[in-house]
Amino acid sequence: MNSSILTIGHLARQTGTKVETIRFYEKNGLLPEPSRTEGNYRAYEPDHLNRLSFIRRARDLGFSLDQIRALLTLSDNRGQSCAAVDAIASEHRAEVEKKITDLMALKAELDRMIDQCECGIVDDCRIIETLSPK
Amino acid sequence: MNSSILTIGHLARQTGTKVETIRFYEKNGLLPEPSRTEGNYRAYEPDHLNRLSFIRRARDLGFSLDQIRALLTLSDNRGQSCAAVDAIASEHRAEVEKKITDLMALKAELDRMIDQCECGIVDDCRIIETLSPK
DNA sequence: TTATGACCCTATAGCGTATACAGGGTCATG
DNA sequence: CATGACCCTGTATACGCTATAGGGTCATAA
Repeated sequence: MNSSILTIGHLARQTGTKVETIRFYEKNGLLPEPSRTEGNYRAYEPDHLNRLSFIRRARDLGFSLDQIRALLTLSDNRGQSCAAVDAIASEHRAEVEKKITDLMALKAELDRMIDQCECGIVDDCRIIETLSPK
Repeated sequence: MNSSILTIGHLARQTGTKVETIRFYEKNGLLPEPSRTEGNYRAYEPDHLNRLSFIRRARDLGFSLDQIRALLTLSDNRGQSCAAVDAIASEHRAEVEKKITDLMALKAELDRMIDQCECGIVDDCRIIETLSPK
């Protein structure tokens, strides 16, 4: 057997991914189906490892699987303009910015609510009161 | 028929909730099962409306359904200490704070990545390069 | 009176991103 | 040749809904 051939477990350990997640990526078209050994084990090649590393990095940066699929396709066509790549990344950044803004507004509301609580009995609780209809 | 009896559609309109969501809350033990009319329609009383409003407010503040279930139970025992209420709210606030911190770190990384992009061809793209394994 | 259309019912499947488990097969090591 | 680590497929679960199919009920208008 070729020494550069990897089992799914190797791929998992080398990328910090669970085995089930790798199979999930395959089923969802992010990772190409590898060839199989005689015993029907998946036999990965270095390219698979690179691709999975790419996916994991992009996931760590919060890209969706759809976005990653698009990024992978783009990175496979290395002569094309990278404007499309920039568009995906910028769109994602805008989503992240929006989430931050929303969560900061939320936190401000929670702060207001919690700071009012004097921790007596529920009947006087400002938190419950804030949540209850007028 | 009692004029204070409400159909599921009334409840939906008055709380800005979809009908399916109300049935979902019932199935998941957040909203008690109402009695039924002869035609098997759900017949809600004002208490249901109050409870649903509470749930929606709490959802708007990002509480999980589990947390809301707990908050509802606490608010039904109005003589008890509200320390438990405070604990749930504080725990949630801490989660929100962590999310904000994480997202801000993420945004900083995205900023770095995107700012490097000179939008030439993919082969030179710093975004793809950042994502690719060394 | 009947026909229309708005509303309601149940049951089931789907979204996204995995994770877990059951029930089995394969492989290297002692 | 037995053990245990690893692999396989298929299915179920998590969260918080949303959507759809296929039907029943009810109020209003002609």
